[in-house]
Amino acid sequence: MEKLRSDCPISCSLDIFGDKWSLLIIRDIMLRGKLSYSEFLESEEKIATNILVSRLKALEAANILLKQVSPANKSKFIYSLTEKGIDLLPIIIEMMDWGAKYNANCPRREVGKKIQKDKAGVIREYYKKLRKTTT
Amino acid sequence: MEKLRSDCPISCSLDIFGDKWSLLIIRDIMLRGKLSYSEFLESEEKIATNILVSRLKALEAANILLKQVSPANKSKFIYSLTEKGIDLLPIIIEMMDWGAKYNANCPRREVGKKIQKDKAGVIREYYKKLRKTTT
DNA sequence: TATCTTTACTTGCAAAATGCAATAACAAAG
DNA sequence: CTTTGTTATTGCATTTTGCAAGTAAAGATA
Repeated sequence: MEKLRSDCPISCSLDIFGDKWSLLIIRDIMLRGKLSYSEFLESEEKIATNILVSRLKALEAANILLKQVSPANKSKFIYSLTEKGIDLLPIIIEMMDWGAKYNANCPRREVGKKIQKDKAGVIREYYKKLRKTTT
Repeated sequence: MEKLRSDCPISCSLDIFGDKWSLLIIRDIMLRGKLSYSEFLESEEKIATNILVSRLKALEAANILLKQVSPANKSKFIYSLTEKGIDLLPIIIEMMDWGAKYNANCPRREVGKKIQKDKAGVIREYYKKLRKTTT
């Protein structure tokens, strides 16, 4: 593990995912059902391969992601969220809400609109879904 | 303004505060009542002066912070949160909760414990406090 | 069994951001 | 007009990011 800058929980969180890419990978898994390296590469933000690899390794090392051989295709890996990763859900949802609220370029789609009406409900719903899927 | 990587609200949020420092400045203002450049410099994470200046400028440009001459000391500036900045509160609180939950090195202090019991209440309480203070 | 495809990753290099130390600008106070 | 407090800049080494190309290995195809 790396050095912590302080024992402030916000600082500790940022030590792990305080960059422009880590939470986008989490988003892809959490909200878009993506599972594999090649699916992450396809996202519209166009992450570079070296950065993707380094983030996947860091998130796995932080026990946020679990990397396993795909049962369907043994030459493929699938990444899934651990409990610790699933617990990032409220942060993701809050960032989604804030980003949509203050950015005219970010139209609210289905989830975004549901969040406006019943944020807690959306979080509960996704928690349920994510915990079903995970080992 | 800079280029957006996509129109995803999470990505747009990360374009603004997706780094290791911006949210720590927000934290200092939001939860610790800090107001000025020199107070931010004192925080335990020891931000460098050039980075502090660049973040303050970026956050001001993003309309998250407001920079004003201090009424008490006219050679001093004070930074305050705009409505947009105040709305980062839920993200900060969620990151605080997650960081404390998964980091043994981060003891929960008063706020951290309150969050465990009544997160929504803590958010409401801080919203009230912050909106009072702000112009 | 050779070669093609898919999937995951590595490498090299330029550009940008960060970290650190020193110094500057400038208003207010004495 | 010198000192103090506050904010900001500069220079330089290190680290991270961005981009393009190449490598590796397991299956699938012929």
